[in-house]
Amino acid sequence: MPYQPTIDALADPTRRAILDRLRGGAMAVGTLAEGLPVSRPAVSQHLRVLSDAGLLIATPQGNRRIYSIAPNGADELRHYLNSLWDDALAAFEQAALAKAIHKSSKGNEND
Amino acid sequence: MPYQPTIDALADPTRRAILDRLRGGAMAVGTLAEGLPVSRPAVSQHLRVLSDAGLLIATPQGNRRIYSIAPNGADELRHYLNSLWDDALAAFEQAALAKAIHKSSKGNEND
DNA sequence: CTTGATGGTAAGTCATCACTAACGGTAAGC
DNA sequence: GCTTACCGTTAGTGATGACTTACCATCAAG
Repeated sequence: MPYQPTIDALADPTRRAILDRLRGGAMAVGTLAEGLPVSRPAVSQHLRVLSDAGLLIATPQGNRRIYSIAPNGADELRHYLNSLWDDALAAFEQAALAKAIHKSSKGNEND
Repeated sequence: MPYQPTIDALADPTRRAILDRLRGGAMAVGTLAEGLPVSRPAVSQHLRVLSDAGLLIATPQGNRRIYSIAPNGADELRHYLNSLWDDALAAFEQAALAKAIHKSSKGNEND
């Protein structure tokens, strides 16, 4: 399950708020923490989780660290979700088709 | 955050194992629990979470209940992930472009 | 009606995680 | 060198959730 850290990282609302704040571009930790309802250490811990999951890239700039979203960080998770629901949709359509054939062979049994 | 229950439901490995077992088509609870390393009540609780999140559809058949994957259950979450990483990719490319312009205007300052 | 099978529910335990407070380490300004 | 600002880390606490055991409700078969 290579995307387990990815989905664990994305499951937390505060971490998704961090990602949403980084939508438009990179940002330093202090600036990031100002717009969030938790303390700066909490943000640091979330940044750690997001970085370990491969969702963020840290760029040291002098004393500060600029974080930005990794462009391909969620690729495996997105691929998994797409393939899972592709299969589910196929199974759904096949079941509907089988039911229709079943009913027609029985000649509108309970319609 | 309308997809919070969705991602909470998907974050658990056992629940994803349930979904993977339902990939090919619908299944009853007992059959489902036979292939999983947890007890049947645990499976029932997971089915409750998945159903509440809109990821599963329950179809009562006599004494048993057949569960199948909801074809559009993860649409909102997938849309969110796609839009977030679309924005991130755009910001990434814009940052790379800005950096290139900066370097060319400075004339290979530190290359 | 009784029996057996299927499956959801309640209570309780244990592990995990998000958070704050306190501390340590590093770079810039005087 | 000293101070200030920025940021990661540690320790400790409180809350959430996944699991099992035991129990209860429902439907089919005899």
